Amino acid sequence: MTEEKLTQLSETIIQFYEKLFSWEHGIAKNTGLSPQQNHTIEIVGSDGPLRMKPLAEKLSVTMGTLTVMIDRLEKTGYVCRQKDPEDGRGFNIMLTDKGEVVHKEHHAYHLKLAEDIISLFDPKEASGFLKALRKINRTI
Amino acid sequence: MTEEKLTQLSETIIQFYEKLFSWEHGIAKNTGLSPQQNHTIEIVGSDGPLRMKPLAEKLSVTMGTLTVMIDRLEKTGYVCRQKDPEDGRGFNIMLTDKGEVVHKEHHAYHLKLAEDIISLFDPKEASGFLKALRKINRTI
DNA sequence: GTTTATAGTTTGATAATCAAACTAAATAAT
DNA sequence: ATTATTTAGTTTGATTATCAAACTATAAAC
Repeated sequence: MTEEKLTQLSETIIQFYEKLFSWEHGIAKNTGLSPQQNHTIEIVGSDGPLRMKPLAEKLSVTMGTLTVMIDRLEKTGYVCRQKDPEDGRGFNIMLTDKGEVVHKEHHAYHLKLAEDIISLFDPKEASGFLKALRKINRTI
Repeated sequence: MTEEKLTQLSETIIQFYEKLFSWEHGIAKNTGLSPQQNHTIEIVGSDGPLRMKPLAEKLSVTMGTLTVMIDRLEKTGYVCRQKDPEDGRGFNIMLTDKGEVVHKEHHAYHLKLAEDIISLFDPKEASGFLKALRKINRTI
């Protein structure tokens, strides 16, 4: 593939990322939670109960930062720390019922977005796109 | 398309976004600039000279926040404010030579990423994916 | 010419972030 | 088995990011 095509793909990916970025911030604005708080709830909700360390990595923040984020989300009732019986040092972060509600709402927005996207394609194209994106996710 | 497929697409898009998010933060870590500062340089570099207001919108921050961000980037020499001769109130934000260097480096990383992605597909698949992503960008 | 709208800044307060020092539990070494 | 080391998370102290609201200066409308 030519250098020109490569540049085009790069620009297109950047643009897609920018659009999702703006979209996420727009959604967050209606929730009363910060984008990072929404992001945290999204990850905990999708990936299930999670330890502090991998959660910090996914959010690209330090453990110290995450501690105060989780403190706040716990105080406001969206997540809870559940002591790990196997390992007295750590615990799992999980959503409370209140957190689940927020997550489900957010998820509904994502489904709507996926619906808007899928409506642009015929079934075969849609399957091809999904397959391609999955392949990309496995390697990057 | 079935509800199940829709969910799969949604999850795949989220995962793609998460991976790009982590990737961007990883890249930023090596630059000495914050992710938002990198993001700003990226946007100014890609979209050319830009007024404060549209730049603030793209970054999803208020004008007040952007003022201090640009103050700092100007003080450290990555961008400059260029007075608009047409309109005495506003000005364009543009990259300095130093800012261009950072942008070009960042761009090289993006090209490398695009290369890694394109190598997963044969030319026809690659074109199909690029076309699909462009179509999505036009509508979301 | 006076009012109104637009572009950006400043201010005051709160929240986010990091690095480094710290606590407590688990694992390894001897 | 006791001690040393690693691992998981927290705290502290300082800096940066962020917002809403008040403010300044220019442009446009009337």
